[in-house]
Amino acid sequence: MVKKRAGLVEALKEAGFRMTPQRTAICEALSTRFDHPTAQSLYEQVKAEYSSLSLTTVYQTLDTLLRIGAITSLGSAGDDTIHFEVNTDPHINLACLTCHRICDLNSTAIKALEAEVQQAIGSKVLSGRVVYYSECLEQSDPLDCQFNPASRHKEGRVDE
Amino acid sequence: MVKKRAGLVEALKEAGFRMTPQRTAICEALSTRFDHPTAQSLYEQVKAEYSSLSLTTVYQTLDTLLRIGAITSLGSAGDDTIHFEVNTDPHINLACLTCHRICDLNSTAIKALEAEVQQAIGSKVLSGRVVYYSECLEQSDPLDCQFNPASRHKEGRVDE
DNA sequence: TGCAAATATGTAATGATTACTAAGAAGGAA
DNA sequence: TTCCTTCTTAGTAATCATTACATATTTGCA
Repeated sequence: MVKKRAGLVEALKEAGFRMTPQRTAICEALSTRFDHPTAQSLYEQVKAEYSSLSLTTVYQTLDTLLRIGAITSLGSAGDDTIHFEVNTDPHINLACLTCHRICDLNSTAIKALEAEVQQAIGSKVLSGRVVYYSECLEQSDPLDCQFNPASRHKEGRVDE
Repeated sequence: MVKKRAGLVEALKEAGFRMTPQRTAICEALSTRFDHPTAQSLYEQVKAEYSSLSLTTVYQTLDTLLRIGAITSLGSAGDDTIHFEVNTDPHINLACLTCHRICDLNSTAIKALEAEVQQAIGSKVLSGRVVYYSECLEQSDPLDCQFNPASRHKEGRVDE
């Protein structure tokens, strides 16, 4: 079962941004993907429908979504490329330095962690990234993503 | 009082790497700085003593230290530049997206967090980054680094 | 419908990081 | 100590993700 998150388009509207077909398509792509895509990866996906789409538009849209806090940036997964996070529930991210995939790990301790941050700097926290790096062994695939039932797809491998 | 961490040179030796004056100087610089320097920042610092030092050498040494796990990478602090972490004790990092400084925050919850990661993927964790982003107000300077008594120095502002 | 402001596109620049190669130095063996 | 192999450094050139910019297009409201 593929759970679909929502709210990216709504968040843009609420923040007063205009809706365009490109933004809608990018938001749609983001909300239906449960890996942690890069700009290039999103571009290739949405470009399939919108052949006129520009990579710059993808970067701009991602930047806009970042600024309103609808998504966050996880940084590199060993591939010198920024991976984005759509799941804003507090959780741990596990990144494989070999295949550059990132998966989510539910955590109870992270609530306490964020409470510590809040206490330290008040309400001024804008975003956070909690990422642990490892190597996923091909056999056992310990980084198998709980959100992606077919995590062996090549989706996450955009920039080897 | 400036606390000095140690072990970078020793870690390199134990891992079988040769010691050079450049490496020693870079390790020394790393172990006496309590901000979270970038390659460029380290280069400028060590270059003052070693005028022949190459930026490439700094990158290579940092990469070597990363590979043996003596330091970790925290990624960008809003400046599209990699900041490195010498303090390997588990802790939270607070990054200011305005001045691009990063400071350490002691945490008790992070022990539980790492335990969760260990349980999820066993002993294959290579490194981790726990960074929360904020803006430090000039007046109160909530990100004032606990390690750096004079955190208003410009040391951390290498790449505005 | 018309208009002002926001957005998309495409290309050119930026800049951190890496690749590559020749020269130099470390460290063990004799 | 001296030699020799291997690792390391330095310098420059390349890479490539991301950003800047200028122009054309579109959105959303009056």
